[in-house]
Amino acid sequence: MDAAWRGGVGCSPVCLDLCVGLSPVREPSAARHELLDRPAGCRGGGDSKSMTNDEAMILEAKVTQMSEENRRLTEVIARLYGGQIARLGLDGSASPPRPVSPLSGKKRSRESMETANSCDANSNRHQGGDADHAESFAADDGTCRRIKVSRVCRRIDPSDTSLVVKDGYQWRKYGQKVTRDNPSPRAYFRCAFAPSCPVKKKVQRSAEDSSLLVATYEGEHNHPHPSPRAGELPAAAGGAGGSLPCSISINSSGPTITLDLTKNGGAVQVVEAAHPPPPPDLKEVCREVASPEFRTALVEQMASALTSDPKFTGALAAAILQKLPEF
DNA sequence: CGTGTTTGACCAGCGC
DNA sequence: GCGCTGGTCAAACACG
Ligand SMILES: [Zn+2]
Repeated sequence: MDAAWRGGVGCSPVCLDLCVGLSPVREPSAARHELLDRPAGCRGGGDSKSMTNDEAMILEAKVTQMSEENRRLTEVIARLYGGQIARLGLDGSASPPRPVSPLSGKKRSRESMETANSCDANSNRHQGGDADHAESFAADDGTCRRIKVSRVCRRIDPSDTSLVVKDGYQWRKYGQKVTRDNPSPRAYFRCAFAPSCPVKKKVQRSAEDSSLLVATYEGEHNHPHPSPRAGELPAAAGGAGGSLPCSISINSSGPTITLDLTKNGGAVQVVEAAHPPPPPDLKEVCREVASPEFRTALVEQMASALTSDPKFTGALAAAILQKLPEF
């Protein structure tokens, strides 16, 4: 099941960023700017100031390449999100109104199932727990019931000590604990609709990156998204990106892109009452992902993530020094 | 005064 | 059996 989410991508979501405007052959971002920055009138063809055939060919090639990139991006996102929808559907249809709380007593076995199911996320956890978004389903022993377990990372202000991940839902904190492998405390939250809603979440800063908040969700909400507040939109974690529900982080296991599909824009949420569960429009998501704004934000966030990664900057410095023997 | 948060105590599973 | 650990409970507290 997790294979569909991660392994199925073949080269993992990392492929995504490798395909995004970082082609060593050409400069898609430059091409993009060329296209974007040029006033609409200049694109019409009537203005052929100095547009030679060669230029046209080059531009065309660039456009083709961009289209190809867009297509791949869209495919990846659709595949990722498609799997999610499939599972949501599966759960939504099969799960009883109350997914039940197997928590009393059976916790260990449940957790061992979780780790077995999400080996990727697990390995990430062992290396610092920076998987931006991982999901797994823990089966309650005996029954075929499944508990959705997902992990989401958010970048926050390191000075922000409140372990709050704004996701639109209302949470009630019921505990906080300092864990062994992480100096920062872990906060335990229950859905404000408990006990009718069994969802819980654990929030803890990443041991390696204190500006990274790792939220682990257990279970699924069995109620509509509660009164979303427009002022609390999940600001794209990387800082750049505005309304784009995307964050990027890099860890020892490689860069990961999170498209936070549990988030909705304020405008969409008015309609949301008619569609209780959070999943936004797939087409909308794909369109947004393929949009120049998204790509710009993506590149910016990748650059930001890269430059904030000491390993990368170190390696970069070493590479530069190699090219400059006189230094 | 009602509601939500904080925090120490308690419990259960696991390894030795 | 004992100690360690993660998870939960509930009394105390803070805040509106
Ligand atoms: Zn809920």
